[in-house]
Amino acid sequence: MPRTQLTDLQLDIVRVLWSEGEATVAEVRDQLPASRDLATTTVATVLSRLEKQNVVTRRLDGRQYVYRPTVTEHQVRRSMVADLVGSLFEGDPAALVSHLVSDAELEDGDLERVRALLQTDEGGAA
Amino acid sequence: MPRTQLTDLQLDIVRVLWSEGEATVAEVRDQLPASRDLATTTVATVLSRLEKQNVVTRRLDGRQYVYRPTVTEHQVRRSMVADLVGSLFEGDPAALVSHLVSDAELEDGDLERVRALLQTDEGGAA
DNA sequence: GACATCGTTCTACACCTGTAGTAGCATAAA
DNA sequence: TTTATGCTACTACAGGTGTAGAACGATGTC
Repeated sequence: MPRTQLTDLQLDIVRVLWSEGEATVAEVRDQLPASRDLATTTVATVLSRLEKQNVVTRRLDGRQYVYRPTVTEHQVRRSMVADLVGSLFEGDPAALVSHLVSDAELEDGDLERVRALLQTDEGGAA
Repeated sequence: MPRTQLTDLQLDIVRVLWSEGEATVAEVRDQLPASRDLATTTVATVLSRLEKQNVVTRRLDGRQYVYRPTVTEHQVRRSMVADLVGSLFEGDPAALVSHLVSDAELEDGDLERVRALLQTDEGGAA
């Protein structure tokens, strides 16, 4: 199985793939956040490393590779959140929520939204 | 200001300092989770790096150093959670809660606890 | 056909982390 | 006083990441 702990740069790159479905090195480079002014080779390097780690696959199209993610944003979120919960909240996700709520990380509007969420979910999570 | 993004090992080490208030290298090593069977020098190395990064301070006591954390668990949680929210949930903490709720990361019991939390917090977060 | 381009792979390098051995100094023990 | 111990600092090394230049092959252009 692929690594699903991604760094910020890796995330930015894979995010492009998520939104495009698939993309070449040049396309990825062009669609990275403007704040990332990276050389094409840099993007290529990161992409091949990600391929080695099975985070993305690639297929040859003419003379260039087209990259495609092998993990969904969902999976990455799940795994990274789980990891954080594991290392910071003794594996207790409710403790994370508690932290968010009692720490003013959530503003009033957010609280409303969360309440609504819980309402919708009243029947119990899947 | 100190780094507040800590790795797992760094967390385990600082956690000892949190629970002890302060501790020597040997004490830290002895109180690490049993799964971490590290050489004293390893712990010493990590601690000096953490000192360089202002995560801990130390004072000389006789011929040994006593280390003390300069950040609270609270601060670390805050900063690390904020970071995760920033990189995975576009900075929206409610999106993280939504993820937790709709993703069965929270079990029924957890949901109850979260609801209770929100109840308590009815008046609006600090 | 010669030259500029594009795209890929290789190589490189700095920096961080995990991990620990070795050396050196100070102190306690014999 | 010689020796063993304890503790620190230095050095080292592998593996990951961010970053990119150089080399090389294919292709498009005059």
